[in-house]
Amino acid sequence: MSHELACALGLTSSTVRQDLSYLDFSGTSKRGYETKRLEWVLSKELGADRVANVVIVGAGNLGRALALHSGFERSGFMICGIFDSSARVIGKRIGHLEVKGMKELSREVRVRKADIGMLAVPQWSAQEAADALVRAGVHGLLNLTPAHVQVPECVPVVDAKIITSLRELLYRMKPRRSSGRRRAR
Amino acid sequence: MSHELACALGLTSSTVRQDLSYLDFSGTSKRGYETKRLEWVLSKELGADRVANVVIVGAGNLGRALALHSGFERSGFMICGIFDSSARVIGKRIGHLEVKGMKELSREVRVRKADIGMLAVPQWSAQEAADALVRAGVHGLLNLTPAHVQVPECVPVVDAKIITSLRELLYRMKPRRSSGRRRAR
DNA sequence: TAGATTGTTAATCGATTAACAATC
DNA sequence: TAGATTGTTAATCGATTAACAATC
Repeated sequence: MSHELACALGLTSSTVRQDLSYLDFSGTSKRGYETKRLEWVLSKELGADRVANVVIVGAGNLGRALALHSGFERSGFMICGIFDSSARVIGKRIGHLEVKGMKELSREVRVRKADIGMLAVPQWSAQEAADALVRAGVHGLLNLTPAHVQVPECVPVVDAKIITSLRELLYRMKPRRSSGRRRAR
Repeated sequence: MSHELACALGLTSSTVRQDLSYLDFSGTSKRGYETKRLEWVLSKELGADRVANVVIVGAGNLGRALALHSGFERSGFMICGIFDSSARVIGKRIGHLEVKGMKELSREVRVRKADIGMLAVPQWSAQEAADALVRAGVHGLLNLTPAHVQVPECVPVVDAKIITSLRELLYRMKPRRSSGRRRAR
């Protein structure tokens, strides 16, 4: 059973068992795990049992795609607002939302009880948008821009940098040259 | 200078120096690094000096946003095709591209010399799309779906799972309970 | 020269894996 | 019982950090 999970997740059975040992949960030797309860305990530990409210800053192609993506709500992330600084898009409808201006960010974060801010702005305004979100009072940031943003330590940031991922992929695809490179040790 | 880089990247100066030591490149004590050459050596090592051709599978909200995103081309990733299995979208224009059917994937990958396939399909068809891309001959996959895809070892896969990133963020935001949890060691 | 910054070695840390006694 | 699978301890691995001699 730990072997099945491992295979499906691309890990070893050892890692699976090790990780599960952190949960308040036990399997039964030879019988495996009680899937229903495992599911429940895991989702509880990961916080998937409650809904998180998310605001998006940036209503360009990416922001719009995120706002329209139905997968978030299925996973317990409710998109409750989308913001942009450009008068050209403020007021436009995206799905069931209306694009609001950055001036309204603070109030909206407060009244909608937004927990998370998603950065979907161009790289050069990432820091500014991050600052605005932190001031507005979100408790975490998902950064989709290529920029590294500086925020207070109490606000965790997770980076989801697609271009960086592409670079990593390219690097792993590249046949490593076996000469001409120095090794540090 | 290594301190400046470290600060900007959110690392320690030690890590920066360690990492740079893998390059065929040296700084000068007290003077720092020759930025122009560093830039060149780095981009060379990361393969950023040549263009990679990318095809997108899935022309939903996400696929469309990716196709329209101008940041890729600026970074040397040329979107050279977008594919979908649904007759409803085949033939539509997205930017300068036309959505093609999956039947055309193999030929297009060959004639466009596509290196990378991006998975932007719903989770339940991720494996199928991955298989099609591998058969078509791409050399690497960027997986934007929440699914774990199985592919031959010679084809690297990088996962860019936004929902997983959101879960990680939520986990880091959550005030850790100090009791009721078992520690493994 | 003296102080600062590099490159490199050694120490630390966390995560993954291996090994195996306990258990069904 | 015998074989398989779990939970847990110990070993391995790679990445990050600390420390410091070399150098400008």
